[in-house]
Amino acid sequence: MNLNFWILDIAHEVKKEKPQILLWCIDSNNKKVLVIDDTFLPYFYVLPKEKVDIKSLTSKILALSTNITNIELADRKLFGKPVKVLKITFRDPGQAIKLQKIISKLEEIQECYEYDVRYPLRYLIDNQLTPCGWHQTEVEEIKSKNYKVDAIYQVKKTPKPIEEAKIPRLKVLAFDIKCYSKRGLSTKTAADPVITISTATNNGLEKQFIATDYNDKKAIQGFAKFVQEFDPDCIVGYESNIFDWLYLGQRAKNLKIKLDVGRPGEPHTSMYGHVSIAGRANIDLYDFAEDIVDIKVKTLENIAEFLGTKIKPLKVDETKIPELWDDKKLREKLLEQSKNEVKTIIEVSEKLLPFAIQLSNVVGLPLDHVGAAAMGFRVEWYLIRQASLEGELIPSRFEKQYFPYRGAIVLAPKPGIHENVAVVDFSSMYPALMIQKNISPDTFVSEDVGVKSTEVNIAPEVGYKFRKVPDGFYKRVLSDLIKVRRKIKTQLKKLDPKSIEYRILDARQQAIKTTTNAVYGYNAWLGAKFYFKQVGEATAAWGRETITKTIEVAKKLGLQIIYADTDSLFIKYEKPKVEKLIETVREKLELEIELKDIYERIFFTEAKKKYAGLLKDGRIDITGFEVVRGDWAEIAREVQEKVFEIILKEKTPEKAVVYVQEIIQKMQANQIPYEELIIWKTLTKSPEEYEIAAPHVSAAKILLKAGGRLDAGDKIGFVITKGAGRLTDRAKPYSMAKLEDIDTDYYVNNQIIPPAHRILESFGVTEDQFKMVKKQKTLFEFK
DNA sequence: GCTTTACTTGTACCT
DNA sequence: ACAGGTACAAGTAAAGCG
Repeated sequence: MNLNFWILDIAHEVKKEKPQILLWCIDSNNKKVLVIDDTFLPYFYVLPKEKVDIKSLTSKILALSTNITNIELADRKLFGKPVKVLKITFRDPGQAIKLQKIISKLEEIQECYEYDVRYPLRYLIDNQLTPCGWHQTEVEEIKSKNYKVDAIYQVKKTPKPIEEAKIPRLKVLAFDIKCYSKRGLSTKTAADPVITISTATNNGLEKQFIATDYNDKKAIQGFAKFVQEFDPDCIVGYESNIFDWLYLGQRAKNLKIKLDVGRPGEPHTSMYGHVSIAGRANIDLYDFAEDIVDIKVKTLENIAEFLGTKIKPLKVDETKIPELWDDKKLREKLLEQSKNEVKTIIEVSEKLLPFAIQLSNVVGLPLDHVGAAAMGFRVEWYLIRQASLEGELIPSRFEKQYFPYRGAIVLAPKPGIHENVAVVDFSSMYPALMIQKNISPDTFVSEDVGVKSTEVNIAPEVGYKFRKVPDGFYKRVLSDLIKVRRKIKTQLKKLDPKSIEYRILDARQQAIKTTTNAVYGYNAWLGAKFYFKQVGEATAAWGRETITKTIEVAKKLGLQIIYADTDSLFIKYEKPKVEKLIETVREKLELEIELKDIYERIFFTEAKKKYAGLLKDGRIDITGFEVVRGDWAEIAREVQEKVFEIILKEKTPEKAVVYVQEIIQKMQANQIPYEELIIWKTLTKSPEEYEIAAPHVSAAKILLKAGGRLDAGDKIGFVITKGAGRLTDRAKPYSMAKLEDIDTDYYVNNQIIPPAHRILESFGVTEDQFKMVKKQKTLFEFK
């Protein structure tokens, strides 16, 4: 029979020494099915040294392991150059690395390739199957009680992808645990009980599994049973990969119970630190929240607020949990909070899952992996897939020395207020240049190779040469990505922005955009398999040339340049001249440049990468300043924002000064809410590792001492309290201080005044003026 | 011995 | 764990001062 199926998850098993691919799928009738293919064997490539006798090498390798089933000569390419390699096919996917190590030791071997491409992903790539995509093949139903699905099929033919944009109806379950702990939680020992496991589903079910006082055995068992009953396709949580699953797993181990939540199977940590659950896509929404740069402190509450969920989560103070639990009257409150939290997680998942699904499908990483994989790995998997299809050998990852190179140009802005300013910028400048100049590892011509200058593009400043023909790897990949995205954008125009189709396609074009834009950076990343520094250097050099030429054109047209950064240009807006500029650039540089914004009024200090502008619609757009920085107290940001508003909308610096004075007075009178005084800073390593003393580090150390759970990457919220000595010694975790403890002088002098003064100093305001009490109406003169 | 300056470390931002 | 370019705070060591 023929089966259409959508791939949710992929795994493999070895049965009686025979590996088989397990595709966990949803069919067109929304049945959960398992599709098994046992015809595919793992393999990798071996590049022999020159002049090595292939026949004798083959028998030599064959003798090394009984695991090897076949060795054959294969034609592949290495940076575009054809090479003959040996394809080593073997039985046990788990032996790949070990096998590679043995073979590498042979003196006839130059190098081994692709031994680190995991077996299930290898299967997907070789057969052009995509996670979160539809496929079709001929299958035969088989009976087995080993898997919890509606049907199990054995493939008769290798599956093929089919065009179908629809996403099956997925059953989603959100969960969250709360633990009883007075001294901090360790996911390694999990000494304290889980007091509640809350769940909510995307079809409105809500269930809580509550410990009987301090015994969580039944709660955990109940939860696992419920997961099996509800049988979700996706399990979502918030920080669930780094906490909830690990803690539950450890509790289950301690209690000697099974945490069977898969189809079937227990959760286990896998690639990129994600927790894998057989047959389901386990997704930690925190991974996707991390990519939202507008949210500075990535709590669930902040994410929910940003995404505009209906339910407003009640903040749970983790340190208060034991108190609430110990008092049976207060337990209800805790349970209510937890229930609220999972309902929020479900709502957040509704907003984030469409993007996750599209990202998975675009880059080719399984849905449960893709969020946990950093940007570099997402791009890499996309490139691996494309390169493999073209017969290109995937370079191995190896350690490289850091070698910084010159990047983009940033002009010093013209400080002050400017009226009527246009911003023009290049659309995807680096990808466009890589395509135009055919910049790629396989088109690179090394110095010792003689070529006619007409055959190559030569990068300015750095002098690297790239062949004009044939099209390089990056040109092919990037043109394809851009073409597909353009097609989606045209389709989008015909759709209702509220429709499901629109949301799916829009999420898809976003996924393509981020991938496209990250290719340049990926290539120059030390960890990249495809690392090729000349490509990055040359692209940046051509970028500098491009913006420089554009500035020249603008100047020749008589346009006044106010600021420029990398691929954007701020100019005094004169419609005909700007139109001419865009046209000239299009013709002469053959690059797309567009009018992005027109500011009615825009303000610059002397600093680069900072400006605040008033748009035609009345919106104020602030870039780079403290307002948009997460490491300033809210009061500081609020004051600066208000100052910008007064300056840009009313053009009355004196009014701004009065406003700042008022805030300072409030601050001194302890009238600013405590929450607005919290400063958040990221801990980039564990506190002991710091070389220097810093406020957020000392606050973190206090938290740790009190039994807090802290990891590198955590945001520390602290306040500066009264007293003598360094700030560092007066920084306290915000949960351990009160408004009365606050050092108001610090907040006035170090938080409120500097950001306000940075703006107002260009109007002649001095720092002292902020602290003057309102004695007379005019404190100073303006021109 | 105190203040000023120069430098280092650390964080977050921009394109 | 995508790149380089940039601003700025806080701590600290060195330099300047009398």
